[in-house]
Amino acid sequence: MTIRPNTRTPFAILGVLAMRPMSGAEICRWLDERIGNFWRESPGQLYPALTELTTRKLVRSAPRVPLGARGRPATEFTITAAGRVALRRWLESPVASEPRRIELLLKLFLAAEDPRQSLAHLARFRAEQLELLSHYARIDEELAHLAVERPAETAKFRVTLRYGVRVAEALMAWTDEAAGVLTAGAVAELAAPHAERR
Amino acid sequence: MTIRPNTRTPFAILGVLAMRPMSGAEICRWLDERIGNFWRESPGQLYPALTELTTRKLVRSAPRVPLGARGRPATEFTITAAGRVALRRWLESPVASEPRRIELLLKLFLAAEDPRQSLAHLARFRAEQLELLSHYARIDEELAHLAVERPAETAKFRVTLRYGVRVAEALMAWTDEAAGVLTAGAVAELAAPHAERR
DNA sequence: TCCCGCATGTAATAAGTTACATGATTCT
DNA sequence: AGAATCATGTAACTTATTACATGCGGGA
Repeated sequence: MTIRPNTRTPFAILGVLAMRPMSGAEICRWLDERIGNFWRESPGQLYPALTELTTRKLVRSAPRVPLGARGRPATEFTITAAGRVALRRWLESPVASEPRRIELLLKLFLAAEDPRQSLAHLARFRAEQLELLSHYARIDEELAHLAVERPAETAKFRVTLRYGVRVAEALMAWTDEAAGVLTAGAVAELAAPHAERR
Repeated sequence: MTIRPNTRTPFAILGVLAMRPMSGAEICRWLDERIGNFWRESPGQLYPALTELTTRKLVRSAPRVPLGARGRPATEFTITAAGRVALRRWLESPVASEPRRIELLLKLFLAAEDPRQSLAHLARFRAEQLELLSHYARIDEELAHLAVERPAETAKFRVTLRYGVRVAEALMAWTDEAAGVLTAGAVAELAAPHAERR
């Protein structure tokens, strides 16, 4: 079931369908709403992947009954036994380390001689992290409610949420540190202009 | 100088050439060796971008003199005044927030019912972060030497390095926390099998 | 002369997003 | 019947990597 060597879309789909059968649009929404913080699929990937999975018999499709309230009737996709096997194998396989390309660092590095710009970038970035943290806090509150009735499901949400929180907190701390270093450089520059660019 | 709407390759090139003229291969090596932790370019992007930049007169090219020791003679690219303007404008523009797709979290989330796999993923991930940290520590030592003669250049390296350190440390801490949560779930599962999936 | 080694360039492939086109049902 | 609504499908484009092809100087 190596569809294309490295795309993870089909496995994300299998993973969602392993919980319950869904239509394509439902998978899309489910990802967005539940784990949109770290995984999404666009329709342009999702639907071709679904037909591919169907021809490979890793899922099977059937018109949804009963029909929804309005609109075109949905086709519901259900994971097959073979699909579960493929999913399990993928889940076992080691996580590919993702290449890191961090535009913020590139800009800071290249603009280091002009601290004003760098500080502006840092301020924007810090605000983003702060926003993320409050977003995570809202999710965490919802999780507190869920925890009462479904503790196991809550745990896995919380684990992924904590990842985001830890990273955002670390980045905020880094932002402050970086701003300090860059302004210190600027102060040194004022005291002895161009001294280090001789 | 909007080459393609969103590619940052030409600007990375301009940024490197703003320091000193280089050949394509030198740019590639410079990125790899100096800031490979957060930015790289592949030849398949680099060379087309260089010709594009040349036709737009943001850089100019000339055969390198004197020739290198062996091999095909290099063409040296030099940033133009227009190139510096374009670079400055890009450096000012806000950093695009990058989409987050974190395979590790997807796997943990989907495999949460099977903590053995999740713990294995976490262990591997932790080892990677540890490896990264020791890599960063080595770079930091080199920076300590550089700091004596070129403090300003050292500062910008250190800022980017600290980003990596902070994130890696946060992720290691998260890893331990996550392992705890997932094993706790496994223990609960042992005590009351399937209780929460009713 | 020929081939070694490096610089440069390019074709094939991958993975993904955006925006639009198409279908099929219910509501007015 | 036609409009509204939602699901599905697809074409065009973007960004990037990999692996190979080509060019060109010096040394064996």
